[in-house]
Amino acid sequence: MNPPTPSSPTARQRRKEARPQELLDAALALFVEKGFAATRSEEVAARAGVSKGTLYLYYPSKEELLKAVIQDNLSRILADGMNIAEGFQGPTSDLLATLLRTWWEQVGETPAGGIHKVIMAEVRNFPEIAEFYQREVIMPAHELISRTIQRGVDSGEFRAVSPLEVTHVLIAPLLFLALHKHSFGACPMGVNAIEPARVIEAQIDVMLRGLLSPEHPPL
Amino acid sequence: MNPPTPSSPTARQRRKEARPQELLDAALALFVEKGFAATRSEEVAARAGVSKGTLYLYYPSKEELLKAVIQDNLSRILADGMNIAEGFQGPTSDLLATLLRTWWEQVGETPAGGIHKVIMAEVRNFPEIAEFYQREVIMPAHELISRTIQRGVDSGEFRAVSPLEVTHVLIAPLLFLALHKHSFGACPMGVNAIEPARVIEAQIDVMLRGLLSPEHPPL
Amino acid sequence: MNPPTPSSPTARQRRKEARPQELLDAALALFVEKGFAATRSEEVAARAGVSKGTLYLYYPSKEELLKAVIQDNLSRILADGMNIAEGFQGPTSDLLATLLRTWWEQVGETPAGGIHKVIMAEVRNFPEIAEFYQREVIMPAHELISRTIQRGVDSGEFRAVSPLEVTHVLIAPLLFLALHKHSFGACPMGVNAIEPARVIEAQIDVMLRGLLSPEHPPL
Amino acid sequence: MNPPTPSSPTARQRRKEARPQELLDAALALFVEKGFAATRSEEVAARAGVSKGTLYLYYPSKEELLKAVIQDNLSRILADGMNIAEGFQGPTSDLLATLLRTWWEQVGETPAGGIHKVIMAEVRNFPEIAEFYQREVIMPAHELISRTIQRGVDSGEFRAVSPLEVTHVLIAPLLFLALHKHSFGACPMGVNAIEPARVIEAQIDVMLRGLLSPEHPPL
DNA sequence: TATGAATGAGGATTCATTCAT
DNA sequence: GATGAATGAATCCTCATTCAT
Repeated sequence: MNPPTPSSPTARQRRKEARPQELLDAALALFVEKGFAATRSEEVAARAGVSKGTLYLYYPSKEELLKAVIQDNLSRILADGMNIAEGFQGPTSDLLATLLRTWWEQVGETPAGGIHKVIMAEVRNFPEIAEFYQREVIMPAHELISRTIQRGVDSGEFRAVSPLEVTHVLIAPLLFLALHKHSFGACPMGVNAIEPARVIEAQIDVMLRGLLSPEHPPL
Repeated sequence: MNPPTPSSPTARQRRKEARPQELLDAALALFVEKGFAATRSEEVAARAGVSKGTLYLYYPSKEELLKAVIQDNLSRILADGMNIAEGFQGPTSDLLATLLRTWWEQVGETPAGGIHKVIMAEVRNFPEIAEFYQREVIMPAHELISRTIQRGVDSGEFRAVSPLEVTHVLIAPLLFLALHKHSFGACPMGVNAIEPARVIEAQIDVMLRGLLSPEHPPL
Repeated sequence: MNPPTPSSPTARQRRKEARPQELLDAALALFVEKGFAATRSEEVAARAGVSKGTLYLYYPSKEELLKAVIQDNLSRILADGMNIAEGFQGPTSDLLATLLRTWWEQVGETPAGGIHKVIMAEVRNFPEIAEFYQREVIMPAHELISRTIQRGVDSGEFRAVSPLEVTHVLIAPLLFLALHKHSFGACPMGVNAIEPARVIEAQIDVMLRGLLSPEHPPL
Repeated sequence: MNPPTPSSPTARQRRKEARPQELLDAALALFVEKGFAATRSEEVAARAGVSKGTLYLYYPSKEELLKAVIQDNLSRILADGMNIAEGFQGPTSDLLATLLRTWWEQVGETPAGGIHKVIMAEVRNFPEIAEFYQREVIMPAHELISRTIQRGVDSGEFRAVSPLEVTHVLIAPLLFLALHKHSFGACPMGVNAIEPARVIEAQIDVMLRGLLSPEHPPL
């Protein structure tokens, strides 16, 4: 019998505010599962519990929806990485290990981890998205890792490696793990299942040893 | 009025026998470049120099064409992997380095290197492909690397690492390089260009150091 | 806290009463500019300063809105036509010249001048509109001009022309001018710009000379 | 039992060659009847006896189809007018009368006469078409009439009128007749039916008299 | 009344596939 | 076999209309 007070948003209002995120989540899940091209806009709408038309009320085209999905999931990724590196105290190998482990927890294990697969598959058909992803995700991430490696080299903790190439070597296994999880990993095959946590630990173990200077006390 | 003798096939016959491979090559190139969904069958036919109708004479549907492309490239990939390992003499780190470098030259740099991207993008829409790629390519490749690592551990050259996980860590950067080459690498962006050869050398440098036992004389 | 007195209608009430006309004006402007099919109902509402829903409070469908627009403008057109002819004294050629000039000023140059374009474009999709435009506008207008011509013939001022056909010849250029103004005339092309006033004067000059009897002293 | 000889095109070939014209005719009829926006591409195809897809085999979009319709009907219009004026001997009033009568027979009475209505209704939504029609149809037609009037003025047959404005006055009734024929004229009303031939004769009669110089012997 | 979020039928366009030649 | 004209299901997107607030 209580009419909604002005301060308590009605069900409709609540839905309206939640719509964009619901649509982004639905789109992310479907794009990752079926690929961008193979996902029909109506499916996205249906998964978000609305009709086709409603989707277009919030995003003017499927391509813009993809961009919004990227941006939505991006802000988290970047912010997390920056925060960790910012003012970290202790050995660089610890920072690097923490960055890798955290990325996996915050991105690799969440649906956002599937975005790279989607982009990789479509990037040549959507130059604008390529440019956007490159600028907003890839470059900042590389910068972060590169600088961290340089820090280790500067402090004498690491050998005098080339930060640029080593960055690729460090990032690749993680990204690959994420790609795998959303492609082969999502197929019901049981065999050869990758256990990401163990792979990451192996990577940290091998790579940090490979980076440390000989004079440096072993881990 | 001279009928072609059976021993000298006419140009037409030679063409006819070459057709399937020409179609598979055209399809591979286009699927890698634009993705499966975004590639029109007419484009495939045109690139193979035949008409739309002819394509359907050889493959009953675009989906079957995709499967044939994958199967076709599977054999190449497999053969390459096997040839390399066959009866290698010398330290395991040399074998491992050779395996990685050779894979990149023989597969990564050829059109076959793009097939992984296509498969990754489409496995979830074609479960049977997942199954046979897993069985025919991934498993044998892992076996090869795993056994090599084990050999290094057994001989005391490597630390007592877990071959299974380290295999992933070693393979990932190479496969990732191949994925990158056919996605972002093919976009005209200039910045952040990866130089595969240098990344591979960095990987070999860091990883082998990380694998070698402390007692082992440094490289 | 002062409730509005009944004698002084609030702004809202005034607005409310003005609504239908505001909507009709907005619709006329847009229908003339973009055509019926290409005009979205939301645009009409926006131009009238209300929301989409409000439009449907006053008119049950876009089609009904079109009918209302036409009916609304019919009365204006009609009234104008009648006022002009009322009790004119002097030579028929002066009356005719005045009728033509005044029609252009009162109708051709006002938004109502665009209605003919809309009707012309849509009559075949709305037969009932054809019927009442014919009955309410075309017929009275023809009657007026026809009778005027007949008056000139009867008085010996004009040659013994057929009023029916000459009426068409007299009306066509004016209506055509109005059609042009809202179609090509509204396109930014600069070239071939028509100057209505000069065309009308040329028409009056040529036509009246063509109508006058030889015995009649030249203008 | 007779297989088609190579020199006699097969039914299929004959159809293929006839397709574009069949589609243009169907499109013209429907655009004139219902308007461009209100005509569905599928209707055009159906009227030409083909499927939706086939239409797009010949014209890449509905807008391009409209352009093709204009161009197809244009060539006739312009060619006819030019041929008549070219090397005409005799009084200018005869030439003018012939031009007007011929235009009505060749254009006004054919489906092509409806094009102006379609263009007029849509011109503000398709600037490219406006420009095209202006350049290809309107300008040449005006030029033709203008020059003819000037010829009459130069020879002393006509009074010293302004060719530009008089051109409008001469063209308007014809064009208006065509507009009428495809709008009100196509609605089943019986009443007030215009008889174009008689209107044209009245126009020629009135206008030429209005143009002739006083010194000139009456027609 | 007035609003504007939501709907879903409708329309333009694409493209895998068929089949007469 | 080979061709390419024809098809029509599928898909993106629009917009008239409804209705809960």
